[in-house]
Amino acid sequence: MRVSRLMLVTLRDIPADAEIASHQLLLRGGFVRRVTTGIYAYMPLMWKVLQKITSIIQEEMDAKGCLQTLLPQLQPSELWKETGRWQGYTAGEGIMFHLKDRQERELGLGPTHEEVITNIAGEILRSYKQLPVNLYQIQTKFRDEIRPRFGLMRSREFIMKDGYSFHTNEANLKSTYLDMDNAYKRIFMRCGLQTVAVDADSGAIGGAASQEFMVTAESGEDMILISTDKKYSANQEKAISEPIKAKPLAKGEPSLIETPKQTSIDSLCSIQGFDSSQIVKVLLLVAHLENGENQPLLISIRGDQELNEIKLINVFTQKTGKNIIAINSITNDQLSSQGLTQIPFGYIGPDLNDSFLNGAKTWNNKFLRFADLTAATLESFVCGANKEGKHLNFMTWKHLGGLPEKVDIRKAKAGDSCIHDTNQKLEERRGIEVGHIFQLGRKYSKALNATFTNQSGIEEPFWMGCYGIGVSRLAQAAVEQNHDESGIIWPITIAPFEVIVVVANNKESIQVELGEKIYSELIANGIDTLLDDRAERAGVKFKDADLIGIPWRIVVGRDADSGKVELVQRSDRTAELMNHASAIQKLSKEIQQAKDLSISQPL
RNA sequence: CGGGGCGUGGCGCAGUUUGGUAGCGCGGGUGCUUUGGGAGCACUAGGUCGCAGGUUCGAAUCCUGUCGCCCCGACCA
Repeated sequence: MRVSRLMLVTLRDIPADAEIASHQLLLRGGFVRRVTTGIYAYMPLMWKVLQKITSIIQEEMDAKGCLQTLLPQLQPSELWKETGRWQGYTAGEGIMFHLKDRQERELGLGPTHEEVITNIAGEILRSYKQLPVNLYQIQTKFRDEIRPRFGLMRSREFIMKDGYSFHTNEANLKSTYLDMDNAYKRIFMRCGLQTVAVDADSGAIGGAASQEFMVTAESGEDMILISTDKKYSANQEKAISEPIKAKPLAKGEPSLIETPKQTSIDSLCSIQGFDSSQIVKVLLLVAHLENGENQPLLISIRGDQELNEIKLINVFTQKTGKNIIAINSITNDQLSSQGLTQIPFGYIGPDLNDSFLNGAKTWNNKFLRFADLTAATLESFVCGANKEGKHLNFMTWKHLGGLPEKVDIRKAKAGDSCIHDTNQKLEERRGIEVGHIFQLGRKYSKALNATFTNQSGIEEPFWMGCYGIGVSRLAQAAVEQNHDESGIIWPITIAPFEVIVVVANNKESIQVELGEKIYSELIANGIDTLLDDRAERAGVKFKDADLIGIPWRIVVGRDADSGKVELVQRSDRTAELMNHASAIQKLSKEIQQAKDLSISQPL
């Protein structure tokens, strides 16, 4: 390709609405154009990158015997109602774009494809003899994100590879899951990305085990925790740990203490001389359920710990069998609108009486009470007295009328000891989630009645797995991990072009001729080459080549009359003056080696 | 959804406080010079100042409404 024909428009100024480096560089290099919030056009250079990523994914999927398909983006609400996800995905802060057609039929724009694929699989796969099957597609997905941001990182329309596997039993699912784990590691490595695999919450997709693949980067939206020995790594949403030990409270009889205006853990500690681990704090929340109920929650947790809302939601669903759409903390405004009396926030104790909720308009009138293990295991502690300006000292669960249900709903954090080895500490990193694999189990096959006949002639639902890669997000994550002050440094395997031939002065016919010759020879050697033939000054071409991040550059300039060119590597700027034939030879060799390495490298 | 900020040629911005009918840099076009790290000079095209009302002799500027975009937050009071 010739740069003069490439529709390349680069920007010198940083676009005002881009925050992180990768987003700025993709805009400046003309890779993407924003069409509206969270919706982008992929320009030709970007499309080439996406195609290269796609090919790598296809090669690795095909190597594992997967089958590629293309499923519809528009999906009928009926299927989603069968799995019970229509409500959750459309109501409240649901992320599914949905609409009605001219016949008033409800349709959703697919944010994911479990329903469609399971339904089809259920119709086609009748016998255990047809299993296992592993299907995938590379498709545009739609999610009406609460807050789209950072360009392709969290957009509302994006490209995703999603795969779904069907099995006769759990063991077979697990073996495919390991296969996919392996394939995913190869894919990310071949794309030139450094990733960490972490234990993850399976969220709205559901299912048992799940693992995320994170590109480590400062701008990542996820917090991940990694043990010092690297044996344990998890998304903070999921992470478990051994909390630091509480400082024991001195012995004493339960007593009321005056704590005027000490409504926060901090002020209570600094004025009364307590350690935050000696306090039980109480959070008042209300869970909005899929079935329309509003369930008030009273959560007790140790003062130095934080609530992990994801864990809470999971515990809730597990204990009640009901699904939560949203959880909010309770405010005095909400109490008023429920027709309830105000309560002294900052002084709430774990024994706040259910009678407090009597007469609530739309809330259930009984608290669901949970105590995090950190609070539950305290022998003696300080807590609110449910009276303005008063706390209770030397309190025990017995004095409070008993212990609520003990659960782990605490946020693990950096500095905590690990469960697998208490000598190991957790460290914090930020990550960009580029892949996620799940053992779904039989959730969807049961809901959609997708069954096969087993060896004994009995019908049973499939065991399923599901495997996703954010293709467009991965492309931007690659930029986030590979750039410098001058621009992008694409890993060669996914670079839009492998080499750019820059003719320094296109008025010098010797340079032009040599440039053209090298250009055609590189193409003949199967190298993806760009020729900068524009009537621009050399400086402009160098700046653009750096910005768009082509890994290799051949400069045809002042030494062209002696057949010499400069071979420059984008990543470290190393330059070498050499005969043009040797440059071509060296490039062919280097590029082939880089590709071979990415394919053959052991994990 | 809550809070904050911003909408002025393709891009980045000034002008708004104190109303007088729009300006700078980059980019585009033409010509001359220049030619290895975003060139210089000259000429030139391009904006009903997001949109709709209102106030006023007069509105980018003041008022009201509306739309769009960006950032932060949506758990410890």
